Amino acid sequence: MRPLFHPAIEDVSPEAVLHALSDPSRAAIFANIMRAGCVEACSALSAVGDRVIPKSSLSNHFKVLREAGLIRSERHGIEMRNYSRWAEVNARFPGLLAAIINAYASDAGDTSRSSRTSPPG
Amino acid sequence: MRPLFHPAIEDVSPEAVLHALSDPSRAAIFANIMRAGCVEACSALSAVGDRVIPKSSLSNHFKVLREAGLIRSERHGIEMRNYSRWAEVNARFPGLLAAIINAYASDAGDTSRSSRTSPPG
DNA sequence: TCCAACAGTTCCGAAGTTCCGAACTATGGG
DNA sequence: CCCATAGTTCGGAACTTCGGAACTGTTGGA
Repeated sequence: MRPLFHPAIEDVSPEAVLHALSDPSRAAIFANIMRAGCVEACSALSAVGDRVIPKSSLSNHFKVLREAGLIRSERHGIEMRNYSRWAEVNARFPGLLAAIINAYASDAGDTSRSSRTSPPG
Repeated sequence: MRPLFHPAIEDVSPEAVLHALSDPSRAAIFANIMRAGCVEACSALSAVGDRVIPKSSLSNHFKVLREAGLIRSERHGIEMRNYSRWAEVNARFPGLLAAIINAYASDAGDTSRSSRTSPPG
């Protein structure tokens, strides 16, 4: 398999980054990679939580993250290792990734939305 | 026309915000509203710059921004005024909007991408 | 009241994107 | 070579986006 395409950091665009992270599954996968430093694609299946993602979709999610410049993928033997490009992206767009990951984290821990299923106890 | 739908701030989700701003036209419109404090929809036609946007698309862009919780639209006589909900959104997702607007601004002023048309002088 | 001009919205078909199961390719072990 | 594992590509259904034409709502003039 020929080497996967990774954009140079100066070709990483804000729209691609925002588009990639505007999908909660992809944001969760990316947050996981950031936390762990590195993650194998198949182990990310469980990482997204409740929702089971078919591997074709997962492959596509990794591709979108990779082509947005958010992760670097390396084949190691039989499996793919995915590393976050946090430092590079953060140097290019200071504070962007942290703010996004934070926004998702605070949203997940939020119980005050009006669409809640049951009223407060 | 009945009042337009605006989500409560606690119902504003990171994915909707990122999706709304992952379109460069919408990001430009929003950046404009932030700068000016308030903008009329039709005057935003020129605001996006080079590209002329048909009014049906423009109307849709404003709708996406409004339903993502980024702007508040009010009808004043014949025209619509659009205000940024920056303070509210910033309280909910600290630093997010500033980082995004900054990212687009630094990207626009960037001359180092490899897809440039001419080499450095 | 009727009409024209203007500001935005809605409708709807064409074009593009996303989703995911099935088939495929690449790597490693026996 | 054959099988198992890890991931990619294909292709069709479902969804989204774009934009022109027609529409609604508001103002001002006669």
